[in-house]
Amino acid sequence: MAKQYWLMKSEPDAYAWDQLVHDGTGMWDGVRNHTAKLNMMAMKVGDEAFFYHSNIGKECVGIMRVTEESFPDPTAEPGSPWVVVRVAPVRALTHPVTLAAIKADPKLADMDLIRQSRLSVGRVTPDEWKHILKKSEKAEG
DNA sequence: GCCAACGTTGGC
DNA sequence: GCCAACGTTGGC
Repeated sequence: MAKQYWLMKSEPDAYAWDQLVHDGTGMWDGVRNHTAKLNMMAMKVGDEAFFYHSNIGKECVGIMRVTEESFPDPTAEPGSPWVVVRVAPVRALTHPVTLAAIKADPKLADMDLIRQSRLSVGRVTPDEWKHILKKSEKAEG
């Protein structure tokens, strides 16, 4: 299957990009939403995801790679349906791409991030992925 | 099975 | 701090 792309949100207060870079790898735990869970279950090793800082920053700050496919969330009650994936940082974006910049771009208006603002793990199409990468190379969104 | 109440998330 | 979106819960 072709590589898939994702966007994963975290409040930097709780878990920030710098922390993931520092750790070298991270378990994406604590997801308690079924749509997000299904997305995580669809992830394959090698898929890439934007790390998005919600609430504080409200911007995509880096790229990470899925290194281990979904398995039961050890922070959840035994028998509950929640899962985690393991991720590793690939690189920081040259410039963060803000939510405002994404909203302002008609090409990105249909993203999960926009249409379902509360979804913490969303799909990104290859076109959207490329487009956001291109934006991240420019100084302003 | 419907729906109102309530809690949480996240942008503004 | 407010509010919209949306998920969950509980009464009926």
